[in-house]
Amino acid sequence: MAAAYTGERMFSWLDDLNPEQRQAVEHREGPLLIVAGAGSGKTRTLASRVARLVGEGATPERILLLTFSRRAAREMLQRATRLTGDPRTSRVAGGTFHAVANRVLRQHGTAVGLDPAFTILDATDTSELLSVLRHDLGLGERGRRFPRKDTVSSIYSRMVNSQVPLVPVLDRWFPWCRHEADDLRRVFAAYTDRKRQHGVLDYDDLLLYWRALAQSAEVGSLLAEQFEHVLVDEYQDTNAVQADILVGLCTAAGNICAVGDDAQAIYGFRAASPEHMLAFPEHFPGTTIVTLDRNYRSTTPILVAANAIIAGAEKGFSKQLWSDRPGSQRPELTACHDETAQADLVCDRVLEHRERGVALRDMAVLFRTGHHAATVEVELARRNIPFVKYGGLKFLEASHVKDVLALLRILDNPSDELAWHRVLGLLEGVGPATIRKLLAHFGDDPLGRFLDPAALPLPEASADDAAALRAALTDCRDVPDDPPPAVQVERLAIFLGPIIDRRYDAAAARRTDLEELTSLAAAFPSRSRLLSDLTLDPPSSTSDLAGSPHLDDDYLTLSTIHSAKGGEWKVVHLIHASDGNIPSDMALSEPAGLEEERRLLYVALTRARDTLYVTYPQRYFHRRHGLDDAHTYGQPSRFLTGALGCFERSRPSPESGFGSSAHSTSVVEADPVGAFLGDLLSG
DNA sequence: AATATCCGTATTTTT
DNA sequence: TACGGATATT
Repeated sequence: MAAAYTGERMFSWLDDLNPEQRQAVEHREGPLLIVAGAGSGKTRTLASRVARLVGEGATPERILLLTFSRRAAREMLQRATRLTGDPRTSRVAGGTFHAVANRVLRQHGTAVGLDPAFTILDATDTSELLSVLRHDLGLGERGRRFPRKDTVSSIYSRMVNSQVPLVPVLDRWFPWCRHEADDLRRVFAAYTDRKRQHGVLDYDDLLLYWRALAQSAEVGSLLAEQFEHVLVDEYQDTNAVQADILVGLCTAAGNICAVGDDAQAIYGFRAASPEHMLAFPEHFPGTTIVTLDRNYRSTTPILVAANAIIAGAEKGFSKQLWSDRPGSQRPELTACHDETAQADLVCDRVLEHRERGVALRDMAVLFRTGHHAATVEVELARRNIPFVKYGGLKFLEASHVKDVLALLRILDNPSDELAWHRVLGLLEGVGPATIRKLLAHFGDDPLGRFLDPAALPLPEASADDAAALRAALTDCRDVPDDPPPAVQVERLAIFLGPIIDRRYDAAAARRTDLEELTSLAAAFPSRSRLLSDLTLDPPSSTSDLAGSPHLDDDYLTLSTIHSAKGGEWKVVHLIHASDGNIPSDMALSEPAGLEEERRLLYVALTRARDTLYVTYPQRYFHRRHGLDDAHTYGQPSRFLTGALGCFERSRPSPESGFGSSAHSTSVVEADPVGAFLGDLLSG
């Protein structure tokens, strides 16, 4: 085995590459930008490039591969390892910007005044902390309508990641909060202070500190030298801070290689912008650009439709995808009677393809938002069709799961006041005022003070709970080493059991979740790894949660379009392709939002290899369980109406699906003209 | 001071 | 509709 990567295999990374891909793999000196259209063999090209670097003697540890998700990094490195046949290839440093930042900061954080034992706040924690601060500062009282916590959090993140000052951020994206600029500034200042005091970082801080490190005089050059080669995937979805980090990291060597497709930029809401990709040649002088526009994935009719959709966009790097896969079928656009009929139709088609020999694994149902899948999920379950849903999953945001994580965080970083806040609030008879007293009492040694029962300012009612908590925390600590993470979770779950029963509904389901969390924890070597990995790379699908035994089984994929990025399936069903969903009504406040929705549709369509079905319900019912059937009419996405010629139009037979007969009694026609047009367009 | 209740409103995508 | 947040009650 060890000798396998000599001789002929040496060049295997050039096998099966077209001339442009080959150029990208072999390019040597200076920055390289690969403009890679959908399905153009981007992953193969990047993996081959890594393989070539390792094969030619580069030290794997000194190659940095930044990807959009951990899964993408893993797949790419597996592929590269297969190409080199050299197991050392898997030692390439890979992961998301945030995950790499976490690693770098644990190692070098002290150079920018950071305690390397920091814990990481997820989006919910961040909002929570902002909410506490807002209250502390006495805002939002006396009927004042100060922006709510999630809005405050969005404003902050937008400001940081786009590097635009507060006032212009408010003007452009949050005009209704404009007059609150001064108080927002106070909240943000307090927020920054508080985080620093308690050794916690939010997602944005990870990037900010990494950038500070990359730009610092002492450590910066050290970091730049650490990585001989830097490869970045999905460059169109980078934000300004990430672009800065790369500039800091790559000045000296210039060995940066970025891959992206500006037509697939869909993370504007996270302050990512394809602008950074367009500006790449200016950031990195001497850039060579290679364009991959040959599509290996889809049939020509599918590409024609996708190209027609994206043709309306203002372009950066122009490219027209082409394929030599002819294909006789145009994608099919179907107006369904309502959501139920749509779910029925999707299931019918899935079963039909399966009977013709297409595995469920080779099919996917895509949608704009998580809840769009609900009706389909019900119907799939009813027909016993196994599926896994990606995106829109909120396992870690469920309050009982957050309770466990807060307990772990206390053990990991006892000065994490936010975690204490949550945990203490669980105790019977303890509310905001008692918590404040306790935190004041804690001083420099919160855990020590809490574990010492004497002199704790606790009310009588909390005595039992407090004792149980003390026991649970003690159980999780041992000399010389703490018990394994799974054991800790198990013990904490015992403490939480009665509290869950008392405080939350659906207690049984929640207890099951904790069991899943326990088996999930078994995969981690330490508590701190469990915590940071879970926050930086949360389970992205129902199957990522432990306890799902069907990994070998055949199952259908359900996914948000965002989570489907990079994926491909033989048969793709895009559902809810109606105006208001794609584009989402909420994206319409500014023109850039609309364009992003167009690209979102483009991403969805280009996931399909052989067969593409697009559906939308014509009627949306307002109250699913109401006595009347008040509804509004859906029209096809405005992006589709300009490209109808690229689609086969069909309408399912009226008998299929429920509610298709005319039993409407008290119909509310919110948009009669639209309904009229909708009927014309679908007839 | 903690908890129960009521009212109004926003409502997506994810590291 | 579900959730966040303020007010009323114990």
